[in-house]
This record gives sequence, structure tokens and C-alpha cells, in this order.
Amino acid sequence: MGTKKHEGMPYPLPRSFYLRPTVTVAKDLLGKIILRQERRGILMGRIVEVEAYCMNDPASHSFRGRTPRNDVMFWQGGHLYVYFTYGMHFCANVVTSVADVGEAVLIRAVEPLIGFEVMTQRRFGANRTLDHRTILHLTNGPAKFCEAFGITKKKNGTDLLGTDIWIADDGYVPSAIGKSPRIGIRDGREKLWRFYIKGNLWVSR
DNA sequence: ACCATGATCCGCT
DNA sequence: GCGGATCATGGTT
Repeated sequence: MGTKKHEGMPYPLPRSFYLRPTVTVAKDLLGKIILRQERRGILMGRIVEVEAYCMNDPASHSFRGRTPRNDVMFWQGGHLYVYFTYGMHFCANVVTSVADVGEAVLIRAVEPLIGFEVMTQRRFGANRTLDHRTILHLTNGPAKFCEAFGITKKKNGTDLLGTDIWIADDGYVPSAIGKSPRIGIRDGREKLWRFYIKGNLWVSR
């Protein structure tokens, strides 16, 4: 590997991108690309579905205050908050706003762009054909995205302005954005804080 | 007891 | 194909 950071690759979004209001950041994350640099190669995908989780929001992990589990949500914007759920899955969030404000954007779905073989191996094991059906199911859900990108608890707290995992703008502009209640929550269903790119095949539903 | 989930199975269209 | 039921499985409170 070279010594220059992000050599030949899209440069990370600046810290200021993440310090804005959480719902604004959520919408603006649609169409951006998320990258992970590994020894065996690069993984890249386009963010196509997100959900905002705010303070004073009963659906947010931060609602009942700061705990060891949700601590990273209270860090400065631009970090990755990864949590374990349902005894077997990880989900990844982009931390937003300034330090001590516990807000974040859940990455719910990604369109795979580079690294189909690695993603397929992680999701379905070796010797799986990369057919249409397989590729559609690689990253069309929050835990599926984490599995395909190899994001586990070890990535909790990762700085998105580093060289491990980062988010960049490649100039793509979504044609139309949809909004809806967030998925899988009990409280806070009245907020329309799920955003997605209309018509994209990897949106989870 | 409760989950910001996903895979599978089953009955239907 | 597709929608609904069911279950796997363990951290958190």
C-alpha cells in the first residue's frame, strides 16, 4: 500500500458535513458512497436508504441517556456507531452533531459498487454464484450491509475521516427521495425520518 | 422482556 | 412471486 491517504480514491467528506442537524445529514447521505479499505482490496457502495435518530426521540438508543453501549452516539459527528442486536446482527450508524449530543443516522441499505466477490463470500460463503438474485440481496438491509462490509463491534468508534472506513461524494445526485416512518421501532412512528432513493433496487422495502 | 434484523417456510395469487 | 408467521440468538436494562 502507498503512503498517501486515499490515493486514487474519492476523498472523505469533511467534518463539517456531519456537524449539521441530523435529519439534514440523513437526507444528504443519500447517494454518497461508503468505502472500506481492506488488505485484500476495496469495498464500495452507494448509500440508498437511511434513518435519523435524534435526542428526545423515544426510538433512539440515546433516549435514556449515555451508556457504555451508546457512548459513541455522543461523540463528535463523523464517527461510526456500531451496535449488536437480535443476538446475531450488527448495524452501523453515522454519528452526527457536536460532541455530547447523542444523534446518528442508521445506514439501512447500500447499492454495491465494488467488491462483489468479497461481499458475496461474507454474506453467503464461498462457491456462491454472483447471479442477479444474489447481488440484489448483498446489502439491502442494515445488518446485511454490515455483514457484506465486515463491519462488527470492532469498528465501533471508527473515525470516518480516517483511512479505514469513510464516506465520499462522487457527484451522483438522487433523482427522487422518498420518506416514511422508520422501520422496526415501537415508539416514534409518527416521525417520517426514514429516507430512501426512489426506485433503487437495494432499498429494503 | 425487549429488541433500529434476516432467513425460511407456508399458503396464496 | 409475495405477504405473513415464526424462529434463531445474545446483549442490555
